[in-house]
Amino acid sequence: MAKSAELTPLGVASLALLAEQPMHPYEMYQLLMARHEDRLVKVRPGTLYHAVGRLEEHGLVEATGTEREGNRPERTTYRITEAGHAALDARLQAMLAAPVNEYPVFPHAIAEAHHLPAKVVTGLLEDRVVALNADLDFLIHAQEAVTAKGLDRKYWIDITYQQAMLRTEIAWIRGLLEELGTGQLPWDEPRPALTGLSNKPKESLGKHS
Amino acid sequence: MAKSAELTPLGVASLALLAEQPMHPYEMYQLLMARHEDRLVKVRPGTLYHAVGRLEEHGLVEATGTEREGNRPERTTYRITEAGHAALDARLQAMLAAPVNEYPVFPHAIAEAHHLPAKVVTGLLEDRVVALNADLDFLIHAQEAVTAKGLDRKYWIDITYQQAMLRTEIAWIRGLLEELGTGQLPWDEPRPALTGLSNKPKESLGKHS
DNA sequence: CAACAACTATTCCACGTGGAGTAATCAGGT
DNA sequence: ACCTGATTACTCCACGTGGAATAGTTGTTG
Repeated sequence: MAKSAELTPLGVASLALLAEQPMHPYEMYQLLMARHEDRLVKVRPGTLYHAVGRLEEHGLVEATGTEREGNRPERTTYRITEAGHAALDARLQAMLAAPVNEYPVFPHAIAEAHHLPAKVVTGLLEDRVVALNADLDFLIHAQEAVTAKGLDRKYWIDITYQQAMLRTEIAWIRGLLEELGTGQLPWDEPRPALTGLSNKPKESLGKHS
Repeated sequence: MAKSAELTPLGVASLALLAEQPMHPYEMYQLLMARHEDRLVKVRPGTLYHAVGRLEEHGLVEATGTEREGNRPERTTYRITEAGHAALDARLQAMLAAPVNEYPVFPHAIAEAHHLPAKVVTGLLEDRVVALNADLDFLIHAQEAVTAKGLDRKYWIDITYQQAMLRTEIAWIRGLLEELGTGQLPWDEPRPALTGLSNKPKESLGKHS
């Protein structure tokens, strides 16, 4: 059972699959792809085998046997254990309840954007808006497809979440572009020296993880 | 110069600092902390030294010398090179223009939330809303502090971005809670068999990275 | 003025990830 | 009947990260 070490995203996805049915790793891979879950979790064949191996080491899943078909490499089938069910539930609850800073790159990029001239920044942001709109269109089509199939809504609420977030990002960037265009947000002054240490200590408060 | 390998976030942050002034790694660490940049980039002392070492290997920075004070361990000061300036600009442009899927855990969590009973989910989401509101308050205070100091706005646009995203997430969760509360979004039916492979091939379109 | 905590400044190791590599088998065309 | 390319099913290695460990030095409190 080792010294814990938190369930990785792919670990959660694997456990969730095995909670439905026993499987061998490659079948998990196929299912994840067929369900387009690779839009939510990073799935790489190599990583998947490692992930399942780790689950086994921690006693969250166990091998039920290894059969082989023809001369193919043998496939090991796994099933979830009681401890596995418990770990999955616990991890899901934590993921839902506690927001964690995952350090997305875009905020960092705009925070450092002042290193570049305004003209360049506006061009790049226009490109981004185009790409984001394409993503949004894709999600809208996905929603149409899934409603058309009559699939129960609780299985795709994540699509509506991602749409909402995307729309907000697009709107925010459009606002910024507007302000840059009208010169309302000045850009071209040089950096004021080096906003250094030693001035304001300030409260070091609230940041999770 | 090696086989490229993309500039990591901490690499970007380090380069950006050295673009202002030559420094030794620990000074970078202090500056990043003093400016609260650890809210945008993951900063860990150990990782920072590795990051700077890699920058040096790639010729993006170079050591200007190693002085020591008293009996302290000696400090190596670095400065950015021409190649470093170029790499920084290129990376910043890519980060601004191209959205990439970074697989945040919350969408994954809500996509798997149907493994848990509705009662539990609502409780957890209420907790999350509380935490998100605390984060939002923090950002609002940060904005007040920084406007009060008269710091030029282009240095803190990321704060307004993060506020917008946070507000959207909170609003979306509140909407979901509403629907769960009124029973408008049904939850307690069992999973329909196993939405398996073999049905719809469908276009495998648009997903970046 | 002694003890102890916090800071300064860095090194080291274990772990997870991603990408490439391997090797067989099956499907489809010519 | 043969070649090509996709699919099945995994293994392996290099890299980046996080956390702990180290060790001297300055500041604080009783």
